[in-house]
Amino acid sequence: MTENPSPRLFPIVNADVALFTLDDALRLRVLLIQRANRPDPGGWALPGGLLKPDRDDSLEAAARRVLADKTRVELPYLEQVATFSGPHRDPRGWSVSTLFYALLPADQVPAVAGSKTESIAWVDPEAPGRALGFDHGLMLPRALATLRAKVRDGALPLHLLPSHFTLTELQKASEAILGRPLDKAAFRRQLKSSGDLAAVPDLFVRGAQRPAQVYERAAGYRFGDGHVRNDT
Amino acid sequence: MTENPSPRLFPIVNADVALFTLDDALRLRVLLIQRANRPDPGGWALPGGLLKPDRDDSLEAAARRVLADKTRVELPYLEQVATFSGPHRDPRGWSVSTLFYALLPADQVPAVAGSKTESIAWVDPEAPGRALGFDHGLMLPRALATLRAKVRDGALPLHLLPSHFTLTELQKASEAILGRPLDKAAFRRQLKSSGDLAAVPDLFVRGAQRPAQVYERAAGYRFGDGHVRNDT
DNA sequence: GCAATAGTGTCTATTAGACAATATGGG
DNA sequence: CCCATATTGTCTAATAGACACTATTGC
Repeated sequence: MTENPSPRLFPIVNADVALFTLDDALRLRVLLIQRANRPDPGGWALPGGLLKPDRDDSLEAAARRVLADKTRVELPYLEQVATFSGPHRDPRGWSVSTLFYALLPADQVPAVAGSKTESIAWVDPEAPGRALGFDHGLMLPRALATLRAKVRDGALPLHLLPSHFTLTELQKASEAILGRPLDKAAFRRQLKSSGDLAAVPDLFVRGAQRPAQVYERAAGYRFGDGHVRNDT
Repeated sequence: MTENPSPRLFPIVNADVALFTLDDALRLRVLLIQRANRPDPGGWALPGGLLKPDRDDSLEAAARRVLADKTRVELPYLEQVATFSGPHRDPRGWSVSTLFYALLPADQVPAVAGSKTESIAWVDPEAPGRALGFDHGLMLPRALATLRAKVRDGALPLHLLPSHFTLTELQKASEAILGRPLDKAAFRRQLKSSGDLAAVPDLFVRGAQRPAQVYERAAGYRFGDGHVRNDT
């Protein structure tokens, strides 16, 4: 059915990433790039790139490599959303693209910069304000929905914050992701009982008010997929 | 771009399916096949096959085609689980495999048959009793977990049943999937309020007891991913 | 009536949300 | 003291689970 002038025996395989972060006003933002190369030069899209079997050990590794081209910061939290496929979603031919979402701590946003040939933009994921190439207009809502589901399930948006934070900051981050206000008392109850947080003894943020306890991720913080991470 | 890519430069792309159903004793079962072809002939695995860009319009279509090779019945409910990838999971080289799970109504199980060269087996997904080839031993628990999460979220195992059924049958099917008993009253409360079911007027199953109301899927039954299906 | 399963009512423990009250700093 | 924000307490509505009760058939 697909009469492609340069037919491929194998589909194109690539990895795309919806990289989320918080801006100065603690609003949820997602990274778009303005493509420099074919196809669709000048068009806006989620960052992504072809899988390189000789360099990547997995699609997730490919996604991390693509992100590394944009930033030098430590690898963010990254999770698979879904895989998109079809003969027409990429003008080069039959393609398969696995979408990931990733979370970048807000204080590392400045490390993400455009290049001489590629501009970047941090946009509202619910209103990107640009037409996105390929089927990225479908991808972005899926990534956002997956992220929100994880936040509701208690997997935490800790990864959008620096390593140390207050409960109010964490609540603001959660509200930014979910797009709605949360109740302070209920939010704190749930976190306290989750065991995912640890208070840092004798560390407080001071201001013109009662000092706020500083927290960090607990040693055995459990990820959304159930696995435990013990490092940073 | 390379004109004639070898399989080493482009990853192998295929689709695998965990096809679930209920056996006579209403136990959850998953389909395994004994492979006839390379690689791993004679080994047990989930049904799957290479994507054929000239014949498939999507990975999901490829999964349905693979299933159609095993059975002639109507296409079952099918949903993506995740995509597995890496240089070593398939002996032929770097490969990408998108896993789906599917639900086959119990009354259509007889339509699934082995071929002269391929045996089939319906096994307990929690204890397949055989070593599975590739990384299918990792895939199966993921598929089961995804299925169970959907059942808990209220998306229903209706697709394991014939088009008409009683609430007790539906409860037994749910219990088989989740692997634990459910409370009758709570189960019925939740279904009644979900709006996913419609009682069939004046249709009852009779036996040596009070007749059971027959139900069918409601017109606007909502799938797990939120989309509405109005056909069968 | 009796057995067997369908279907309902009710109590309780848990939880999310609303909202009020208290705590503790800076000025 | 006053302000601002942190932190905690409490009330309530909604819900899931346990469990018992009633309903309706075949025999």
